[in-house]
Amino acid sequence: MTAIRILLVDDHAIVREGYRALLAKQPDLAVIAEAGNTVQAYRQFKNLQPDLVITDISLPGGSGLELIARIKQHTESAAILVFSMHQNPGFALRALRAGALGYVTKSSEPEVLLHAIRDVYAGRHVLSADIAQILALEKLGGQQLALESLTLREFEILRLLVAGKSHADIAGILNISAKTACNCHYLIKRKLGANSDIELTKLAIKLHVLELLA
Amino acid sequence: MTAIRILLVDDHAIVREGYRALLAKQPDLAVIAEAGNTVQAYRQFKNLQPDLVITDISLPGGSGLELIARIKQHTESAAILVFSMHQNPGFALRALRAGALGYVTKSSEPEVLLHAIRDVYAGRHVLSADIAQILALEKLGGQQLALESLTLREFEILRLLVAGKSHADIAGILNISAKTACNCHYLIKRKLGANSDIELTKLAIKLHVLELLA
DNA sequence: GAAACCCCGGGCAATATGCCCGCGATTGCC
DNA sequence: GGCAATCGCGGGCATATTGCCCGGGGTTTC
Repeated sequence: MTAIRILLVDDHAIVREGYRALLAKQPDLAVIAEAGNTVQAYRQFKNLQPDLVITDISLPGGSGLELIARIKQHTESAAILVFSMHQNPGFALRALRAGALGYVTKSSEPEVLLHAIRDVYAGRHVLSADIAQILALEKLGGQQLALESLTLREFEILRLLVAGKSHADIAGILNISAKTACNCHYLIKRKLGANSDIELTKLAIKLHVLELLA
Repeated sequence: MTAIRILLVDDHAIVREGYRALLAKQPDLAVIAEAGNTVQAYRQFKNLQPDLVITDISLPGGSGLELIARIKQHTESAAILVFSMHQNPGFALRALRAGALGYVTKSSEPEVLLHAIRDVYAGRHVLSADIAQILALEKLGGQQLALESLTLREFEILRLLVAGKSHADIAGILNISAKTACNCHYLIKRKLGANSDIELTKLAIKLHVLELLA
């Protein structure tokens, strides 16, 4: 049996070092190349046609998601495993949607990674347990849809809220009672699944309701 | 000459693997122990009295900052090098203030890390170039000052808050009462001049306490 | 005209908050 | 040593805010 030929992509040298050390112990796995950014990575992929690509999400020179898409576009059958430190399920979803077969967080044990490599090579989907759990908890359909479930008024109030206005301010601006603004605030949080104003704010930013500049 | 005896602290097994692989090539450096959380780390430190500790900031079982403080309290002369993925200069500042001698980001080249290890062992301060630059720029920008008025504990709680934790969650994580977390929350808002959690969250993002994905 | 939405706000109990206090442990400074 | 300052911790308490449900009046749509 020939070893699985692997291309490593990660911008942290220390992490690549870790991969090499770990994978060197596996006779059926062979690291044939490494890359620290997307440009290098894509070039290596085209030249070497590895059996499997392990990549991080955050990479200099463009996101890992883009890299995945480009690779899949070039070789539809490419096996890609994402190994990221992000526990954010949004990344996982997007990575899988972009064409990755697996997504494993860096806090996973080495054995999990090794399993994932072999699973992905065999064409099976892999999702680390922590992410799976978070995803499962997140409502079906995701938040983008939730935003659309807001009524116009609610959306308006959300904007004012995240702009820093108090209920009283909003009451004044919209000529309604502060209690209405408060109720609306509550409904918005419920619809978006935010447990606190902090979560609400982060959501608002992620959903591009609020642009943070300056 | 005897080798520098090093204690590695990082919650990612793959990163520890990387360290070991990298440091094994250096005859003057010897990894004598590893830890994946603060409790383990502190115990190892007490038992082994290593010459140098390399640690991450985000660790399960309490922050790396606390670990640094505890270690310094136990052994004033301990040499501690922080090797973190956070480019946030707030972390660097706080780590140095807590007693670390060096702060290097994980995106640094291995040689930088090796140099840092030897510098810190020799009692010299080390700050990676990228952090130094950001720090310098922020000094000019102001505002960062308010953040610095936060105590270590407050900063820690702020991080947890903006990560979406409730007072009860924080109480559990830090082993304090929810009321204390609540009081701290209040003090943080007052110190930073935030009138609401929404403003607090936006501030946290602007001050790079909280990183939002793009 | 009925059903299904909005938007508006009252009501009320449960919680959280703002704010102040004091305790014990450090730390620093004379 | 001793005194002041600071920090982390949390109790107390009045007040404000919240979660949650309600109903009414106004539309649109079938």
